[in-house]
Amino acid sequence: MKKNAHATLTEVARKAGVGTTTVSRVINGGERVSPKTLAHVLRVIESLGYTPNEAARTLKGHRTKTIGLVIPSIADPFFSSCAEAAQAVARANDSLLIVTTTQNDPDAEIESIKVLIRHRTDGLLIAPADSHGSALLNLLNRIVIPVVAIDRPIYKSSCGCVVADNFKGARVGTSHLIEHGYKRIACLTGETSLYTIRERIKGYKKAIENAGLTPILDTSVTDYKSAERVIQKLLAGPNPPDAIFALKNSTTIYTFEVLQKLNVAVPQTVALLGFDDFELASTVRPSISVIEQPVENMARIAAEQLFSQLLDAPKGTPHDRSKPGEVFKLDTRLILRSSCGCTA
Amino acid sequence: MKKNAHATLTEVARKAGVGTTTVSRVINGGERVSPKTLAHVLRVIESLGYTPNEAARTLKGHRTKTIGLVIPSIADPFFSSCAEAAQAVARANDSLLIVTTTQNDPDAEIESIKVLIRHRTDGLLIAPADSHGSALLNLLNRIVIPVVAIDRPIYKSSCGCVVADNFKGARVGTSHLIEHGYKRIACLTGETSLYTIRERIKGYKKAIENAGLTPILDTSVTDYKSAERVIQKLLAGPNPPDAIFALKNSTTIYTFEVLQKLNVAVPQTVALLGFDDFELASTVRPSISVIEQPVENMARIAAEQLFSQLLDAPKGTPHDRSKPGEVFKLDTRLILRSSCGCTA
DNA sequence: CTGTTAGCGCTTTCAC
DNA sequence: GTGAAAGCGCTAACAG
Repeated sequence: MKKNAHATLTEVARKAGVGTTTVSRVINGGERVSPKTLAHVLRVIESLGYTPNEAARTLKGHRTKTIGLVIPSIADPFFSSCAEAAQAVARANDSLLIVTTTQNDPDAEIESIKVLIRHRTDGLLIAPADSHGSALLNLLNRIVIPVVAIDRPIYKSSCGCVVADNFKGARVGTSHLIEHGYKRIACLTGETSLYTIRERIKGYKKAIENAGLTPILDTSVTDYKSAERVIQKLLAGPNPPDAIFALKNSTTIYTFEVLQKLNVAVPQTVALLGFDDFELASTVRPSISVIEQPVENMARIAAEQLFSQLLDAPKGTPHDRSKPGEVFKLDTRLILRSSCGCTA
Repeated sequence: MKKNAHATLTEVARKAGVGTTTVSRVINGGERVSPKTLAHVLRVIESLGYTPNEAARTLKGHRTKTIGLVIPSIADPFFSSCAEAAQAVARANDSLLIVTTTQNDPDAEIESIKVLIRHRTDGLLIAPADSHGSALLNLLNRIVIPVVAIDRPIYKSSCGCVVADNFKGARVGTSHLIEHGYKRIACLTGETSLYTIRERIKGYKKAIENAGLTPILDTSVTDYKSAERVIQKLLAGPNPPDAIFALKNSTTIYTFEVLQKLNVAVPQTVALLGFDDFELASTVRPSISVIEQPVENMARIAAEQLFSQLLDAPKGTPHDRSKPGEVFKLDTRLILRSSCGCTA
C-alpha cells in the first residue's frame, strides 16, 4: 500500500474487496449499489481519506468544473467585487473560479488565457485590456469554449458581453453639472486606451456640446503627481474650471486630495463629480457625488450567461461560435452627494 | 478528424507524421528533436491551435501547478491584497492561484479545502476561520500536501504560519494613546472568535493594565448601527472615553463616521486610533492614525514558504508532515496621523 | 534523434 | 447489483 499519497479509487476498491465500478458508483451518488455495499465502501473511503481526482475525471471528457476570470488586477475594488460576484455564481454552479490578472497588458492577457486553456476551464470571463486587439481576437476565434466579455467588449468577436452604459452615465453626469450652472467643466482622466474611458469621454463631450460649452479635457492624469500638476495649471490659467469631472475612481480621489491640499473650496470654488463609487465617498467632507456602476450585477450576469451557454451545450459538444452572444448594457446611477453642489 | 474540440497530442502527431513522443518533446522544450522536425511539429501545433491538456499531465503524477488560497472574502481589501501578492509568487513559480472564500464560516472552509484537494492543488494557503477548529485540524492532518496558514495560525497543526504581531501592535498603539495623556481609552470591536482580534484585545489590555488604567472594552460592534449605539452609550455615560481604539478596519470607519455625525471633535474631544491601514485614512479629516500590517509581505512570505516546501519534496514524494513548519510573526508599524492627537 | 508501449485515476459500456 | 476491460491525453522508459 502506497502510504502518504493521495489514495486512489483502485486502492479503495481493493481494500473494500469490490470492483472499481462499484466505488465509482458510490462516489457518484450511490445509485444501483446495495445499501450494505454502499455503507462498507463509504467506510473504506473515509478510513483512507480518499478524495476523487478531478484530473482523471476531466480526462474522460467531462467538464473541469472551473471557469476562468481574467481581470487587470485583483486588488482593484471594482474587480475584486467582480471576482466575488462571479465566484458566487460559480459556486452555485458547482464550479471553481480561477482568477488571473493582466495589469491591462495585452501580452499578459494572452498568456493568462493560454494558461487557463491549458487547465481546460469550461469557460472564460474576460475584461479585455484592448477591445480592439487582434491578437486577442485571433486567440478567441480558435478557442472552443464559451467566452463572455465583462466591463469592456471585444469588437468583432462573437462572444457576448456585459458592460455598463459608460456613455450615458458620463453624459447624464455632465448634464447634471451643467444644470448646476457650471460653465467650465474640466474632464480629467488617464488610460485612454480603455473602452470604458473612451466611452465616458464621448459622453462628456456630447453633453458639453449639447449645452454649447467648451470641453476642457486632460488625459494625462495617472497618479497624484500628475493630478496635482494638471489641476494647478488649470486653476492658474485664464479661465479656471468651476467644476471637475473625474473619469475614474483613482482620478477622483487624487483630484479630491489635490483640491483639499490647495485649499480649494468644494463645491463653492470648484465642484467635483466622479465616475465609479468608492467606499468612503460619502464619508469624506464634502461627500463626493459619483456615477455608480452596477458592478455586482455585471459580474453576476456575465457569469450566468457563461453558465447558461455551458449548460446549453449537450455534454461533449464544443461551444457553438456561430451565433453571436448576447450584449448587455447596464444602466449606471447618479448618486448625488455634496461635491457637485447638491447638498453644499 | 474530430472538429471543434480541443486538439490532442495524438492528433498533432498523426498530422505531423511523427510519434507522440516527439510531439511531447516539442511541447516540453524541444530537446533532442532535430531542428527540422521541431519546426514542422511547431507548425502543425499552430495550425491545429493545440494546447496541452494539464489534466493529462497531472495524471502522470506531475504537479498540477496550482495552489489554493482560502480566505474569508475576496472583496475585503486586506485579503484582496493578500491574493494579489500570493498570485505574484505563484506566477513566478509558474503556477496558478485558485482562490476560494469562506465568509469565516468553518463549514464553508472545510468544503473549500475539499474542493481544492479534489482538484489536486499542489499546496494550500489558508486564513483559518477558527484557529482552534478540530474539524479543520482533522482534515489537515490527513492532507498530503503542504499547507501554510496566513494571518491566523492553526493550533496544534504542524503547518507553518505567517501572521502579524497583533498583540505587540495593539500594545504599542494603546501605549501611544496613553503617552498622549488619554486616561479613558475605549476599545471597540466585533468578531471576537478570530485569532487576530483576540490578540489585539490582549495587547490593548496589557498596555492599559501596565499604565494602571481601566479597560473599556465593547465587542459588539459589527456594523454602523451597532457602532452608533455603543458610542452614544459610552459618550452619554458618567465617564465618557477620551480616546477610542478600533480593532479592525471597518470598525475604525464606522467609528469615524459616527463621531463625525455626532459632531464630536477628533482628536480634541475623543481621539481615534485604528488597527489596519486603509486607502483614504490619510485623506479624511482629521487623517486617521493606524497600526499598519505588512499585508503584502505576509502573503508573499507565506506563498514563498509553500513553494519552498513544494520544491524541497523530490518529485512524487508526499509532503513530510513530521517536522512542523516555520512560524513567522511580522512586525506592524504605527502610522501617526492626526486623529490620535499627533498633528491636530 | 525518433517511435512503441505501458500506464496515471477514473468513467463507462457491456456482460454476468 | 456488480465487475472486467477499454480508453481519455499525456509522459517516460526502453528500444532502435
